Amino acid sequence: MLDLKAIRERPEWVDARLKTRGGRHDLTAFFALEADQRAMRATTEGLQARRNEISKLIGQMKAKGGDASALLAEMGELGPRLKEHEVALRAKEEAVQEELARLPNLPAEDVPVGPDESGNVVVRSWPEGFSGNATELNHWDIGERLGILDFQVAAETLGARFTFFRGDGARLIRALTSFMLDLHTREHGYEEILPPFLANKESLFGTGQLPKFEEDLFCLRDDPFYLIPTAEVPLTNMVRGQIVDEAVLPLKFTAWTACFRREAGAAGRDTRGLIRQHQFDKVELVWITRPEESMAALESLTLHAEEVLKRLELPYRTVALCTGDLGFASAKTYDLEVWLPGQGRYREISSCSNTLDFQARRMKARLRRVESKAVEPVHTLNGSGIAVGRTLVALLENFVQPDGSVTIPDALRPYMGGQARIEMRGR
RNA sequence: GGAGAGAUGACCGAGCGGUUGAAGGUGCACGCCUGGAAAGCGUGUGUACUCUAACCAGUACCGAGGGUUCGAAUCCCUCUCUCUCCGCCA
Repeated sequence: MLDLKAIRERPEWVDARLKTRGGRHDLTAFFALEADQRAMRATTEGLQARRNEISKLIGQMKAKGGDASALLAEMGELGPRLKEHEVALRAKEEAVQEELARLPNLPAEDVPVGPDESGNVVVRSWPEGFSGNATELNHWDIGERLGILDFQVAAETLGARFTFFRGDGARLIRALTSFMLDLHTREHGYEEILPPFLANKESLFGTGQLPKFEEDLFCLRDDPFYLIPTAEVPLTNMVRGQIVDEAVLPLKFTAWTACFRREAGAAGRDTRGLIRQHQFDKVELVWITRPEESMAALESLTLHAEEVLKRLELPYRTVALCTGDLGFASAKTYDLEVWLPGQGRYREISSCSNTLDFQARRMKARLRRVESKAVEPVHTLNGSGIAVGRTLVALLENFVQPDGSVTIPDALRPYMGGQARIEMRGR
């Protein structure tokens, strides 16, 4: 949520920043609505002040046994009028909040301006000088042939966009997860969290999935919960409604969770394979920081995610998203894209964002300064560290051997009981 | 699922329906005192919003939402959560 006071101070600038995202936002109408609301507030509060004053006088009058009938008469007239004003004001306030909650975050100053993903900028790639090779072998072919991915069973039992991992496939997912969590907890200083996979409306509003993107979420029928689309939701909401001491920041959380997405708007895209599933595993990274350190934190967080790919020897590049490609809550985002030989191109495997105080305002997450005791919103960041299913895709396509087996990178072998390759198993 | 108890400020904890944003304590900040510290004494110490250049002033908030009343932290209703006991259960 944008800071109402701040955007009121320079509406033209805000309007211009929002326009770089490409969406349409009628700020003129919004500001008119908001000014209207403030006028209503002024008159309502005036009436409330009068009511309080009269009530006080009546109390004093009665205490001395005086005659309060004139005051009671005024109240009889003022009461209903005040009620009307209060009801109208509340409706107006809700309208303002509704509109405000639908405005996306403002892109940071150093975000490249562009209309869509074509405007994104590659900031670095690894290994240096790498030029991708393309192969005929898709991960789904490799995986099915090895017997570690079963799309057939998934399709028959559930339908599209689900997978049964079998044998070494299931074990690889588990190994990758452990490897990533160990890296982040032991070397990058994160606290490991195992959060609930369900979240309520308040949490989803806090991180920005609601109210705008409800159609992307799985919702329970009989209880007021949604399946989480990312661990960003529970992890960031750990500070919802809190005033944390400045001294405890930054908080750094990492978690493995399954993630659930309806992919409502993605019909027909990536229908084969693991790339776009209704359920997938992801290790997430979340920081809660002081405002002045959040941009540096984004660089650190991104490097932590990159380290996963380096250790797994997977070629990737880091891309700065342009204004038109930024997510709703994000002010600045780096995507990590891993090279997939089977597709002959880079695909997103991590997205690291600084939302500044945008989510913090929505969830009322604040810090108290040690020196001044002042209270202000924290900054929140999140990034995949990294998407486990897509990592498996990258392993299969990058490390497949001519005989159809797949070698396991050194860093992962301890997590596979020393196993060096995935081979055909008779079933 | 059944029965009971509770939800007040950073924390503990009072609060006959009226001048309570909320006693008292703890903590914290500043000052006095001291060679320095402790103790002691004094002062201050919620969040959000409106108005203002600023000061001042005003409004809302005592789990959430309704209601009664001239007036509700205090009375009534609903819900949520926490705790205890019983049942069930991984």
